[in-house]
Amino acid sequence: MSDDRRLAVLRAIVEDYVSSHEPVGSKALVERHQLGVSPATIRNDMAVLEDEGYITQPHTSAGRIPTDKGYRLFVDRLANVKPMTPAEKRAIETFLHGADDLDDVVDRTVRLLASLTRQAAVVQYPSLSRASVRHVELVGVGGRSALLVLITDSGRVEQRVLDVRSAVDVETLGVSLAALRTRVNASVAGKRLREARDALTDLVQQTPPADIAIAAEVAASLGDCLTASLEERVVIAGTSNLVKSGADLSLSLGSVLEALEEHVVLLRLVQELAEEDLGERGGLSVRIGAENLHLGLDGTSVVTTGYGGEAVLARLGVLGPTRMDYPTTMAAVRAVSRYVSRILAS
Amino acid sequence: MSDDRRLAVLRAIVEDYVSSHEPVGSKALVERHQLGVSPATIRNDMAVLEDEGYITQPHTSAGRIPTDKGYRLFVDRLANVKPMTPAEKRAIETFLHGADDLDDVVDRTVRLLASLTRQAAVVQYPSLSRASVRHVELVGVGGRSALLVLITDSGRVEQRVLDVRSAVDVETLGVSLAALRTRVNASVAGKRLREARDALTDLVQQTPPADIAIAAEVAASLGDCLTASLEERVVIAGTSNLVKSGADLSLSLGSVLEALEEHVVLLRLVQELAEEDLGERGGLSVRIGAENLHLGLDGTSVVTTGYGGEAVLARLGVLGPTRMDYPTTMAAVRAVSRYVSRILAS
DNA sequence: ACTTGGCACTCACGCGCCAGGAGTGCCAAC
DNA sequence: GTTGGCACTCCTGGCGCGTGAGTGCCAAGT
Repeated sequence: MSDDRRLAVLRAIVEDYVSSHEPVGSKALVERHQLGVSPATIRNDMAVLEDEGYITQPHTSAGRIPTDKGYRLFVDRLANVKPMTPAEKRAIETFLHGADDLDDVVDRTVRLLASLTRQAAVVQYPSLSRASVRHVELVGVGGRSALLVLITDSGRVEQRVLDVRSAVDVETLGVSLAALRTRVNASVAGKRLREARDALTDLVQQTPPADIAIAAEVAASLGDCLTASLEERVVIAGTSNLVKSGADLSLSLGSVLEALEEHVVLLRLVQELAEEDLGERGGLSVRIGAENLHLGLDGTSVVTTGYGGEAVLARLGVLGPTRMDYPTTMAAVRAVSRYVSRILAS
Repeated sequence: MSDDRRLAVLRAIVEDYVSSHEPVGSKALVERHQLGVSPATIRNDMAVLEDEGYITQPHTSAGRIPTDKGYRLFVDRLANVKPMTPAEKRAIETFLHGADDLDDVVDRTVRLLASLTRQAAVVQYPSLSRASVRHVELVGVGGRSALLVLITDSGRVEQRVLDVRSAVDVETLGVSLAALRTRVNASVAGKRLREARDALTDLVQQTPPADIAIAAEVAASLGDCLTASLEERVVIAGTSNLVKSGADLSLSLGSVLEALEEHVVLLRLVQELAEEDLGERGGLSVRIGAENLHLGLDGTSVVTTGYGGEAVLARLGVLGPTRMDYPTTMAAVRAVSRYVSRILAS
């Protein structure tokens, strides 16, 4: 029995099921694909495939549908990522063109991904664990409070308003802040966020006693900012695509939406995918169905890849029903990732 | 024929239908409510109510369900907003307690509203059309670019990175920026955002020729920030509640989710509600079913109110199926609005 | 003038039934 | 190892029917 043909059968089943959303039978298979054998032969192959757990039938005397394991094999060995058409490439460029802000880039990207794949899209904000401090600005506001602004070299800005009423005299506030700003910048600028946080404690200890109160205040807030910047963020779009994408998923649609709203869950998911992304398959990593341990996310597949250039800043991807069109989805994710990386590099 | 009783019947129908999600008949009505008359009498009243368009029957020989018009009458004349229980009040306080950032407050608020009402929640960011400029910060970064930060008195911060390579010499950059910062602040600080934007043109014209290039650059970016700050933003949560809330809505669930993702649509909706909010009904305004002109949002009702103190800063509210529990929903919206206003005032 | 009980009528709904058909598994033959 | 044939399973859709909830109307009562 030819092993190759069995794989071809599996591929055909996946393709047909993805496009029709209906269990596919042996007869339909030989009609739609050039397999060169009769339905009976296919039936034998299908029986083996079912034994091995790659396909299953919803009920006796129905066609077969792929299992998670079947999709996995398909993705790993059978799928060739479809290249984007020139029209699609142009669409990506025009959609992403003209974004100025980092927020704007992320926002456009997630929308683009959603509309390209007609699924739910996820974009993680550029991770700052590798980012460093570009500048810290400190300025008095209205005499009683001060504004602290942290800018990272990835373009992200974090700010805090701090109350300095009790910490320092109003008259000397401006002077103290200016001095402190210079010293803070000297201490943390250029450093990685984590290192910068550590450097803060030294800074306070070396501050003259007159300014120690306000220095402590500032250091606390800045530490806060640094920690907040290290925290990951995600944005999503295209949730409405999920309801259209099929009734089978809509059974658990509620829990899927719940999971998507719980950004913490999403972040963990994305990070897990980052860890298992070993660079094969062009940097794309795919989670299929029950491979997502999170409850409510079985029944969905997630396709992500890193973006942001050789030093991967963060991840983006899409989430949809397990019976998604993997080749097309993977192509879209990869293409968008590349364009976004190019934009961020400039 | 007693007019009062007909209204009582309508109220009973709305209440029963909201709690059971099933058409309600005359017999069930007299059993569950003390109306003091026989089912036959109720039937007469129901016939009249149907003639007048307040209720309808899905098909002959089924019970009645309220129409949009019926809900409208209910909300306007029959609903008494239920007070929150002490437990709920406590829940609100603990949930909102400890929020520092403005973002954090908004985020917590929208989640709170969603979980309290078990519907989709919408919170508009504090509108800045009434806000004024607190401070503008301008600082060179890395010699070739500068950071512009705008802080408003409502606590919102907007920033831009601008390229100043061509505009000024590297040596004089710091000096130019410092001077410019002082002049910009003198010109716009304390002004309303709109006025500040107008003041910018004068500023550039009065700039010494040596710095005019960079001044123009800064003015452009600042104008940008001011415009962006005037732009409204909304956040949503609890979309997963919509799918649970009933199959009748789930027919159009896709278009509802679409509308919710399109923040522009949401903003227009919220602003319309703001305009028709004349302060009666305790500041609550309600849009029922087809009163929402936007396609895909018929079948849903929106309950909003202003928040932020006597000078209303923005709106918040919830969106759900027309057959929502209006008294409870309205109470929750009002209660949350009050707590948030109190927090923002501090 | 309103209310009430009675009564006939209307449909949606659930159930059982049945034929049709798609698809399978198995077997014997090639 | 492949193929045609054949019996079997079981989902699907259509039909008919009884049931029950609910209505509208009418005539009688207050």
